[in-house]
Amino acid sequence: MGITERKEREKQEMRKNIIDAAMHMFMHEGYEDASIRKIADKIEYSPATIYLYYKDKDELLYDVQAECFSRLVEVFKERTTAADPFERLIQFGEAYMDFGLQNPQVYELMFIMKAPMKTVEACEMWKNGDDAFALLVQCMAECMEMGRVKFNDVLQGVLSVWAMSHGLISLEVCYRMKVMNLTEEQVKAALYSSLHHYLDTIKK
Amino acid sequence: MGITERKEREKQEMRKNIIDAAMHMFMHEGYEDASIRKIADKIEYSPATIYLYYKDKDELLYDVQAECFSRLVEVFKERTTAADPFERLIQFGEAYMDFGLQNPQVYELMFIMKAPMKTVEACEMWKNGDDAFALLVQCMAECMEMGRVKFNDVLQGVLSVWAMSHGLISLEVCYRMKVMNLTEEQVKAALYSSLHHYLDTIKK
DNA sequence: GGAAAATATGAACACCGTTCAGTAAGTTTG
DNA sequence: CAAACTTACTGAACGGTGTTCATATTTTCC
Repeated sequence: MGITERKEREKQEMRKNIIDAAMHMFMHEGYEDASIRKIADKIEYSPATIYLYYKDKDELLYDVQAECFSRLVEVFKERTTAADPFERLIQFGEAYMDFGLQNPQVYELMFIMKAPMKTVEACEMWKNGDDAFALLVQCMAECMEMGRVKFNDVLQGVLSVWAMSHGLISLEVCYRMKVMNLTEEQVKAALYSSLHHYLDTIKK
Repeated sequence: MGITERKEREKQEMRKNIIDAAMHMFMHEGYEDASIRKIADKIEYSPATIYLYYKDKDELLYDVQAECFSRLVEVFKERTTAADPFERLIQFGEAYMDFGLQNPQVYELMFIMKAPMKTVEACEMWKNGDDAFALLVQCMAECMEMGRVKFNDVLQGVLSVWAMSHGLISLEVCYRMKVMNLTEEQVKAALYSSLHHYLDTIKK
């Protein structure tokens, strides 16, 4: 019987509906306006209905985060195409920084907000970030195999590159670059030049 | 006449009262419980009273943030005592990371939350962070004068060290280290070892 | 067709930040 | 000292939030 299958499909479509509405609000109105009530409004359902598909708001945000990560993975796959692994590592850094600076709200949901992480139990893997992370690990592993990078440990290398990129992006996204008293263009220039300077110092 | 002075003093004491209560909630209950209502409860005043001393919650959080920064400056002054400027730079990094990992809620208020920054107008300096930042700038400048560091520009050096430290701390504080599937001890070890590895790569 | 199950919702609860009319206390003046 | 004025404070309300639940509607099954 195809009824249970159709029901399941409809359930998934409804979840997709909810996620799309939430995603749209995140990108265009800002995450502070992405309340359950407004999301419900946008898809023309009652707020209570959302709770038939999600346990709570955190779980919904976790799914929106998943959608964001699949976009990041797309961007990575499009832009990290260099044959040389270290060149590719640079492409990773540039793509990541562009992505973060161009979609600050989305970046926050992915890497800064605590809400979506509350659904990830203690000692459990953070599945959403796994694919993007794996791509970077792969690239770093190749860099190390070919001795292109000053690291002894793949995980340490990945963490370092990620931390530097994330540090630069998040200082900007969270308005902390204000302490440096620069114009918006100077800030952007400083961020990119610091990233490249870093990548240069780890090159072997 | 001393009455207006006493009034002013009382006003400042009240603000200090409010900040202390908020600070205590931030550190011990978590910032989600630090609502205006609960802060008012703790100092035994009506919520409305707080609005006689602060325009809104953001402004209050900005002052709490200031208090946090004066503590960080204290820690910096206590711990960055080495004669050699590069040794001192390492001490800065260690002190900063210890501070962040030991006071995650406070760290968030200082470097991650947007709320307290909303009171800092566009194109205006972020005064709260200025002193701590100046200390690091001073140290980096000395490192460069003595040719101890692989940077051509003081600001670039400061930004890089700050971004790396902040990146490492905030990935942990925002639960993103979960993607690496490590135990809590392994995480701590990875953070500190990545920081030291980085400081080593910029050493000249 | 009617029972059972799935789906949707209006109304309510307990919070939140914030405002404002009104009250109580303190200060100044006649 | 008493009246007038100023300051400090608050209770109650407004509009918002996430969430729950009894009720109503629709769909499925026998």
